[in-house]
Amino acid sequence: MITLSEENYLKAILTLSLLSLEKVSTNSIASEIGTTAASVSDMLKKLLEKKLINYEKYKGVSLTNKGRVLATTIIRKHRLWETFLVDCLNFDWSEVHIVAEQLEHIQSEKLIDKLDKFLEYPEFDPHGEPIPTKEGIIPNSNTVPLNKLNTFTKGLVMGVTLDEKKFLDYLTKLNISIGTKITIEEKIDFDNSLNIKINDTFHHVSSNVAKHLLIKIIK
Amino acid sequence: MITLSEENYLKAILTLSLLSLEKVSTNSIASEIGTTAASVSDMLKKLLEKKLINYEKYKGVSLTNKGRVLATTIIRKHRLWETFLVDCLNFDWSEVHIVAEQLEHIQSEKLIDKLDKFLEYPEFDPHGEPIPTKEGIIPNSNTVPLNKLNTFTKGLVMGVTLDEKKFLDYLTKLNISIGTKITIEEKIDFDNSLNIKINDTFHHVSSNVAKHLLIKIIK
DNA sequence: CCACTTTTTTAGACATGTCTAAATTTTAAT
DNA sequence: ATTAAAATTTAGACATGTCTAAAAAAGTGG
Repeated sequence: MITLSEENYLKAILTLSLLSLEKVSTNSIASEIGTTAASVSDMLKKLLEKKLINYEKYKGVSLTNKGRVLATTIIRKHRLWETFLVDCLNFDWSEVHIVAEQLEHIQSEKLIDKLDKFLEYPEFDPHGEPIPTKEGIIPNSNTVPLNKLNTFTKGLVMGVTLDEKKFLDYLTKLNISIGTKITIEEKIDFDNSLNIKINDTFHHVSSNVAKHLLIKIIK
Repeated sequence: MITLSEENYLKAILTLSLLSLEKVSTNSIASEIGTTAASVSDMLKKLLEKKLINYEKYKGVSLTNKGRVLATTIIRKHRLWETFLVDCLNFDWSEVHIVAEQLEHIQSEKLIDKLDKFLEYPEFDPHGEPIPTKEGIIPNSNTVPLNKLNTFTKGLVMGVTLDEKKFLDYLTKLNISIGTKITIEEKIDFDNSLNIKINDTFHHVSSNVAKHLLIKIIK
């Protein structure tokens, strides 16, 4: 049996693994979860024991296949629940994350299968992130973070990679949601910030905002 | 903040309180929860500390108003989730209990309000039990356990007071569900078992089955 | 009312997951 | 290559919730 804490660690390791090809460091897990490196070290021993991660002291962590499937399932549950909360219960997209963080730990494969069916097998969650399949595959959405685009490129916002209320509320204020058309007007070399055009209005956004917006390029 | 364990204890104490007017005993809580009397003693100290129960050593337990409202809210959540599982996700009534036992601990008042609205403010759960109000009131359903009825009385099954798969599967086998019409044909004094008529078919049921069937008497 | 049984509580132990502080290993710089 | 800094692990502690075994209190029958 897997505990709630172990699930949170697996999810954090998967999230960090998807950001780079490097092995995941103890410190990065600690800051992702909001705990100390010492606690992470302790937990890594337990996850190794259960064969959910590959781990050598001081050498970083990666998920085993078993761990990866489990972690992907948690992401799948999280995104299906977020879809339910927004589509059925009329939650705002900025407030579903904390509730879904609880719901993702409910243990019942049948429940998730039936929820998936009830929602008519959605492909994307309310933040535009792809919903992993039952088999543990995360569909590739062919998108690029806004900060990687060249000047005068146009694109549609397909998703966000940060699920934080403050961030999502800021996007709402800028009139950015899934499907919004954005044009890069200018890239500021100094701090990698951007001038962008949304519905004929110009906005200036930091590189930190830009890197969490997933864009599909259009002509 | 209230823990998952504390919630389970409060729910158990409320359930036992509703069965009689006596104060609830340590042993009865232990067998309701499936733990030892020692563990219950330990937990009672914590619940007393948090002012959720009235408790004197060796003298039994009752809920404070704060504890009662909290416990009722857990029952409310449990029954709303069961309704969702059966009505929306097409779960069988005999399999929802274990999933609802997990879902009832999700902490979000907004979630329950919105779920209640989505389900169109149901009054009864799939087992016929009344759904407590947001204010912590458990509506009285004016029903009597089958074993309290006299011979030749007729009634409709309005609910069950045991949420166990084996029991519910047995009812299904006997063709008993919410709304089923039952006539008492004979009461066996020896073991308090009953001969009953369902759809012109006669069945013999034990007193243990009869006491968990809630009946509304009809002419 | 006194022994005997049952119930309840306490004492002490253990597992989980967390922490701080100290020790160890790795890394990066000169 | 040495050393200073950064990252990581270990040691020891604590809180929660559980357990068994033993002690204490309450209930009960003669």
